[in-house]
Amino acid sequence: MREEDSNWFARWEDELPPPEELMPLSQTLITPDLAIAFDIPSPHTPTAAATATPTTPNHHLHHHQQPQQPQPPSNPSPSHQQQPSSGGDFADSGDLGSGAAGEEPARTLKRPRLVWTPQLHKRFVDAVAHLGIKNAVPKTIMQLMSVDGLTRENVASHLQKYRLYLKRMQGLSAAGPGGGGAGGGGSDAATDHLFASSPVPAHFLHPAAAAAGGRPNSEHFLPFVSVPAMHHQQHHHQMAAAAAGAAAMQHVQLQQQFHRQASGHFGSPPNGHFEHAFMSRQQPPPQNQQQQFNRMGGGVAGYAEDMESANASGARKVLTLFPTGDD
DNA sequence: CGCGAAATAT
DNA sequence: CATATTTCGC
Repeated sequence: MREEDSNWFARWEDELPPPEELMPLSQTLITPDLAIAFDIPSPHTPTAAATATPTTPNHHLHHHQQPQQPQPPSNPSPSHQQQPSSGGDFADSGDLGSGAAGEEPARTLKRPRLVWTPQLHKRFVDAVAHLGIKNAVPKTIMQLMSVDGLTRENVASHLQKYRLYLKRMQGLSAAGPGGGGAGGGGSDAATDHLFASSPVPAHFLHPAAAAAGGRPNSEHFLPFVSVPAMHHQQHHHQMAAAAAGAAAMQHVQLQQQFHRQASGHFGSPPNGHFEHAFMSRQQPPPQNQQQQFNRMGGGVAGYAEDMESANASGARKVLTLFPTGDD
């Protein structure tokens, strides 16, 4: 309990190389095995042809996530991620507004709902932090994140929410949250849970401080996390199967973010409250979580991200598993 | 053309 | 109902 704590933050923003320097931020996404486990069409995952094999999740592929070429900003070509049903898939959530069945996804495929998982948001926050509020514009953030499939729209939208969240928090942050969110407890409204999962750099609440420096923030990025930024496809039930398989292998605590999408699909409580059935309890928090996760990555090295929130928050949520705030 | 916020869809 | 997507305005 020394100033060390605040110091790390101070130096954090102190040794900030120009944004140009930290441009090469690349995080591919989804570890191959994981992707396969979830039947997620990985950017480079071959057609696997594994239409539906939840019972035998044989993942022997050692495909390393190669530096996926960040698609040019002006390249609206969804080259991956939203692969149409991989064969025997029911498109239960396919057309809701169009009203056309059996449409050919040709090229203009509607991008499925992007699921902003805490980790993905973490990256977002990091990118913004490194860029600085001033440079934190959708385009730059998007480029910095280098998340395949992520488009400016996505970032812009999220950025918007994020700003609102920051603003909201400023008004309520009198006692230094220190931990940023989790530790503070109570800084999370219903809409804030996602943001609460990610430590908010002090500068965000202190535009003046950042402005005083006049230089963008940047940092030697913390260890990244390979997080499957999976989109909402028609994998609903598949997801469950895949999850089960994954869990069978090693407790994969993939926060799939089963958001309210269930509203009209799975169990959709009329109240508005929901309860994720299967996965919600599938994760007893052992200390080996990370190890297991690491193993998952296989070839990928260096995973440690929840660690931050975990110890920073003090000792509340073990993992950044989304809202556990159910009864 | 890009960012910012609002409106709409899911 | 919340969240993400899309649209509108600057």
